[in-house]
Amino acid sequence: MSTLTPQRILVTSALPYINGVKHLGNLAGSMLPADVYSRVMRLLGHDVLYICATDEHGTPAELAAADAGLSVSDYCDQMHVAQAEAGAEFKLSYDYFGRSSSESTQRLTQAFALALEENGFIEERVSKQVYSVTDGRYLPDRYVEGTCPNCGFEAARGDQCDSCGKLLDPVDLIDPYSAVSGSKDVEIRDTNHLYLKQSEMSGRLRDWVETHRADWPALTTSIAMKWLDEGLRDRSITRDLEWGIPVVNEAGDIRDGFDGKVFYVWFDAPIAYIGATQDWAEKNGTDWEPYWRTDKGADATRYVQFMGKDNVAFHTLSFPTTIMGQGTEKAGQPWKLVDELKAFNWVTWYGGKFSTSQKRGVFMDQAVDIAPSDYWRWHLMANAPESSDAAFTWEEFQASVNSDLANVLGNFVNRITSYCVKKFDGQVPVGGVKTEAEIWIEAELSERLPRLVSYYEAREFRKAMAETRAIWAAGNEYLTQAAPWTHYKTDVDQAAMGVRTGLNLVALFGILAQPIIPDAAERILEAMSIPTDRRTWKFGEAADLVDALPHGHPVSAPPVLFAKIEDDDVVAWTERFGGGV
RNA sequence: GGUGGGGUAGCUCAGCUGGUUAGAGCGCAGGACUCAUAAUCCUGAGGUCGGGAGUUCAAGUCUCCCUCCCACUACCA
Repeated sequence: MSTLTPQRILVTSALPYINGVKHLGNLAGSMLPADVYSRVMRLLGHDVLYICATDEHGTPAELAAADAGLSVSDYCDQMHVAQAEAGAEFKLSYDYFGRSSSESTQRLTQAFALALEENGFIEERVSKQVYSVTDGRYLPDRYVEGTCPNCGFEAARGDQCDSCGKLLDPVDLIDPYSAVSGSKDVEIRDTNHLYLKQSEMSGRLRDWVETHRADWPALTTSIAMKWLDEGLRDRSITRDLEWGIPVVNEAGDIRDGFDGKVFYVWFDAPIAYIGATQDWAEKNGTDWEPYWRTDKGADATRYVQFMGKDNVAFHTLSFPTTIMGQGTEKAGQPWKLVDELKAFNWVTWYGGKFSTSQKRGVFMDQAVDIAPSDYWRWHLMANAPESSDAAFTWEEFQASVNSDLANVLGNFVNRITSYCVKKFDGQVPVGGVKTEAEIWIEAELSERLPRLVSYYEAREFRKAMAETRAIWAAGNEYLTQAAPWTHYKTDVDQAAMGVRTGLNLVALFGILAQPIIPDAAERILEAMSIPTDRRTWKFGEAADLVDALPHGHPVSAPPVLFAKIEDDDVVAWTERFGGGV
């Protein structure tokens, strides 16, 4: 059914910020769909490299470290491990989970900046910035607070007033103070920074985005075009911070006047995709160039990015400027641009925002404490925020787990395997003739399996989940039609036909479940004694699929695959996590 | 304020370039079955497609106005 040419595919998901274990919204909008997509592509026979990393620079990291009483470096070490563990608990199949603080990313970032400057895309300028004397640091706009000149709200942030919503400049605030220390000893200072001249890249960016109008989601192109239409402004790519990548000159020394300055986190974070690829290659003794250098094979690589909608501008404009700016007409350092970009909206908490400070929402480490990762993976993918924000509620979570996983899939596996064990000694039985029921299920599979694959290839996750569920449900319907328990009373051979077909469906369902619910899939395939090399998505004719297991092949009935979520659980979780606020 | 995304059955969502009685899952009601995690299968009830106006033989689908939610708005990331 699938006659795809194997392809080299690079998958990245937006880098989770180091500032704490991520909540379900972060997971659902980038890492999880990237993982499911990677798994599907691997099963289809493609050569997939899934790269992710922690994004470790910036002011929040410094502040969080200070809060924790740790050096930034130690804090990042700890949080990187915590995030890696949380990812592992969720069975995220990164080929490499790197760090934006790695040496490779540092080297690349500095080299990219030097090349950009050489090619005329970087310029040094002086700007005004709030400096807190007490804190001994420059403050990003949002870390300056004061009284709103518009409405008089006393805790307005420097970038926007939370009360009246008006956009502000920190210099407009009345009685400004540092949000870090509360100190009023703040002043405006001149500071020099490097600016990325995105404005000069507008034409090329626009042409490039235009070529993807057809294959990128509207959410992606519309955000990119909006920025282009408004006119791209040059963007400062350095900050007055200690923690980050130092700005150097050709000789590798700190650039004149850039003591105490580092690259802006958004300049180096996407470069960490490349740095992490290099680290992966080094660790595995292989080459990174075929993924990133178009002069070394990357033209044949398909690069797919996953991210939340807030990241789209950086991935369609800023980072591409960095990449395009490496190779001008004269000097060519041809780097790979993204081919396909999937952006997600937000998962909301009962329609509102996830909030750490108000303890609203569930974080990855807590989630796996209260329910198996498969449950979350299924629910978040089946309700992926693809066309608009999607509300998470405990009731929906319970409903999709109990109905889809426990009742439709789990019960199917259980009913047919335990019947086989009871009546046919736990062996795939022989005998019987094909009836309308078998013809029907074959037709269902012939229609649904290619459709499922095409949904995955189009990265339409909700539809892929719905199709998967429909295939599982078709198994139950088949059993109703075939009714082997009825035949068993008069014609054991015909009962064997139903059981045999049912068992083959169990194996197929396990194979289909692998990318979404890897743990349960493993248990199913283990119970069915399916060897690893027979678990790929090389679907043949449906007629062969439903009789693929060798006759006499041993199968066992796995213990209950999905324990149901009880109403009491929902009550307890709602209490603990404050749902339904 | 600007820009973009969204407002479709009780709930979560599908509905491509406008075309017969608007779809799915959950939930609900009735029936069937008994192999199974009181599971499964079938049938059914439920919607003036946020509001208004317009274009058209025909609009959930196009245009305009209004309204509500969300995101971004360039120094949070």
